[in-house]
Amino acid sequence: MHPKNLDEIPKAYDPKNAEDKWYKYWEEYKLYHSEIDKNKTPYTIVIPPPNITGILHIGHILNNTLQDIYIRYKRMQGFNACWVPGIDHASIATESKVVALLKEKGITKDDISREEFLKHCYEWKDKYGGMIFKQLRRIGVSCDWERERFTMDDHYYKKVIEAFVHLYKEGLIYRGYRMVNWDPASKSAISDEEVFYKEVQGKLWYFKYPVKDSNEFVIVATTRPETMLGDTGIAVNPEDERYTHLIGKNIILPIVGKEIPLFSDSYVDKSFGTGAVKVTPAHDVNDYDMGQRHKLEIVNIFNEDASTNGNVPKEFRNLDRYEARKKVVARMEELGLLHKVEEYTNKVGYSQRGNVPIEPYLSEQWFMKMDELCKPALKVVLDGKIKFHPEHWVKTYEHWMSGIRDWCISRQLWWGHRIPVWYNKHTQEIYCDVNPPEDIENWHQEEDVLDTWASSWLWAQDVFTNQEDQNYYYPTDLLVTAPDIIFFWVARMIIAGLHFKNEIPFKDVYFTSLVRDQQGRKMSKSLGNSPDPLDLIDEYGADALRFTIIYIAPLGQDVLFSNEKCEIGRNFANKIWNAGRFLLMNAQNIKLDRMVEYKHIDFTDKWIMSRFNETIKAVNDSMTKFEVNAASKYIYSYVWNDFCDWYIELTKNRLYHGSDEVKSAVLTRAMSLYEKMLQLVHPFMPFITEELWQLVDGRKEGESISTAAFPLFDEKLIDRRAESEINFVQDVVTAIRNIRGEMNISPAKQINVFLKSGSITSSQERYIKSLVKIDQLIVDENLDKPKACASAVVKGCDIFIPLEGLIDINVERARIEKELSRLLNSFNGVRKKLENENFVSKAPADVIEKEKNKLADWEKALEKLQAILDDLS
RNA sequence: GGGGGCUUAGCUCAGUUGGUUCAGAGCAUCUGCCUUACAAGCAGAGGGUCGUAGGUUCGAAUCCUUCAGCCCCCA
Repeated sequence: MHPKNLDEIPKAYDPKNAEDKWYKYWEEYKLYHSEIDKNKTPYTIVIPPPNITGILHIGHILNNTLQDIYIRYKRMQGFNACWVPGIDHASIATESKVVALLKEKGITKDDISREEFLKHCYEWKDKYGGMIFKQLRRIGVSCDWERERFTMDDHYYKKVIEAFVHLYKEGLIYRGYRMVNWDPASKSAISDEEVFYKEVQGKLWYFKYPVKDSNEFVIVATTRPETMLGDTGIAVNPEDERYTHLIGKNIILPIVGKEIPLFSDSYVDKSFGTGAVKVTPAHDVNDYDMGQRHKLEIVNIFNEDASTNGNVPKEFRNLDRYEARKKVVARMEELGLLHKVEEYTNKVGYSQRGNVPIEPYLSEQWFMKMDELCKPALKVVLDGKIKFHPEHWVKTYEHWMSGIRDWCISRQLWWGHRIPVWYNKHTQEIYCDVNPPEDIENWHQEEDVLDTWASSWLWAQDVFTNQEDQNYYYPTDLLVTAPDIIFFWVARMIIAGLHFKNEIPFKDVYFTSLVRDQQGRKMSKSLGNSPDPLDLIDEYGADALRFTIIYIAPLGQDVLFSNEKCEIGRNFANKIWNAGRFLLMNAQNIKLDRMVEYKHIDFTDKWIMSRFNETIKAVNDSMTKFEVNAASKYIYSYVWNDFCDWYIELTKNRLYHGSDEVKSAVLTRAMSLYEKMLQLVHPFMPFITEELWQLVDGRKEGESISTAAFPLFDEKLIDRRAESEINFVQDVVTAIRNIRGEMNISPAKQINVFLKSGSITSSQERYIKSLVKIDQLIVDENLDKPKACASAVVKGCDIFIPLEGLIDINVERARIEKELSRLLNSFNGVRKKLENENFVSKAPADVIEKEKNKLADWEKALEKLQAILDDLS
């Protein structure tokens, strides 16, 4: 081994130094570029393409760190790892940003052509689209940048169009005049999944509608008074006796003045309002359904921007919907038809993009039939061909897939994949194909573009742009994504994969946690509780951020994040740094020599190798089960508790007092173990491990820890005997330190220790002595308890520490009594168990055996403690 | 209303098929230490009737039921 010669190794790890340097190195040597290699098994991940309008937030850190951990882990295990990055054009989001941008310049979409507008979109994309990847590089993602894709790339665009044509020709896509969720801000339809419901403090207005040819009124309650201008009926529950006599009569619609029928429909809830509801088929989904059932007239009263149109009385026209509301209420009051107004909390659908209340709106749209498409996609998940982690998302998926309605895929936007349909100007004939009709002058193309998800649903397959790549890399192995797009994207990718390729798109889906703030609130711009990951990287380092978020994010549960928590990762990085510093400093004076790596091995070495191998196994098992958080904890505990706290301390005795060959053997071995430990940690903390890996031995140009082997589990190195030998040393050492602490013995004070035991090896003695400041350690099977001493009992061994003049008998008595009563409790518990005949007759033999052993051990310890206590009084 | 999840130490959470000296970890708190890798550290300590009430069992944090509280998704 040839560690770098360092004049001075800094006391603390400085991430800034390492991060830029190594990322450049990795890119320079194209370490993460993947090509087809038939001798290797591929391991493929496609990135959930971030939005070109998006900026990096803490959720991206979690998501991409997880992907990077898997891809690095698999790469080190010898797989042909391929992580495909890319971005999404984000139709609505981008278009609304560009519209806003143009508005600042005084330009509206109507002023310019479609082509000009798209030019502005591409400008936007060039300016902001790549930003997020610059940011992601800072956390060390090992993507294959040569494979970066965009959902509007020519190849991908063509695939989206082909898919549409395919489905159209199969009859799975159709055009229809339907009620859709309308976003009046972007003047476009949106899908059911793009609507979110907000609780809004509103009012419930009670209107009196006169019954024709009668003095009676029917009172209806509504949260949306303005829609009354489009009412075409009044509905009551058929079992509602209050209204039975009115069924079949006509009602005079106030303000408008026309007659509308009162009818019964079991949909009506008797307990809501007065039990009579106004029916506006053009502006409410349920009313639309009722309208269909009862053949009601449909009166659309809104323009595309949700202002009132020509179908309402003159003075109410061209008003914004909320203006119209005020005016209608005022007029009703004037007419004496406003019965009362109540405070009312209801849920209002908002557009996820425009963040304005959506309007149920009738319009001509394109739909995809979902029934048949869903069936195989549901089956592969229920059958476990695709596995979800955590598994409980399967239920949510099933629930959604079983009750899904047809998908509205057209958007009244320009930015996106334009629907490949042409209408004949003369005959209205429809032409749908990848290529436009030859006599193009007789046709005009559909203006609408596709819903963004109807393009990104091909992501997993068509980021691979040729057949060979697709055959080799697809199906991909893992998808890591947030659960909130399980329907939008995950489900639809599965549908697309099965329908177009007859193959699942990925084998495992890892649903990430939701990152919240310390109070459990969602991260949001308006709350200002969303930290900028780049600031965190600057302050703590990329590895620290990566490790922290994994360490605090258990599978399937929300993460409560705060900036200060990054100290976990920073401190851990520093711990790793300093362990390396210790070894490197010693290497200045002690020769490292691979030839002696396995010489002079004792139980401490066997123990650490055993622990290392147990850790490898635990990490592998956790990774297989997608318990990355658990894996991080095994690593943390091995590095900190086993390697640093104990093993390094244990080596000091031999490093400082051994012969030259012993020193050399011990340091080489420790260095080699440290090197392997770095390889174990690497997928989680790529930068610091690369930095140190390059320091501990000479490396060739282009060599990298990221392409070194992940440590292999070797069962032969598991050594229970060495483990129990160390455990005994640890227990004795801890007991002695405890006495020092409790008795307020200064750490500098030398003490003598007596161990009454016949089974302690001289090697164990030496280590005990070196780990506690001891003047004399006397070990004897038959020694007598010295006067005035503090005592403890560990695994059948009495520990006596003479403390003439230092000991407080009362403190010591309290200590022993406490231990005695703790032990007695446990002892009695087991004793009762063993006295219970049912237990003895029914419990398995091995369990009984264990309990008996416990009882015997504790009994001995109790006797010893009792003797010690007696001696004190 | 339908579906899913959660409730264990002051806080955030582990705890796999019920039995391992099982009641744990990290953070926070307290005490003592600048011990030649690390004060971003070391060594110790205190702290919980495992949400409630039942049940199954020789044995329950763990399985079943009840109730309470909290969160998410869908309508």
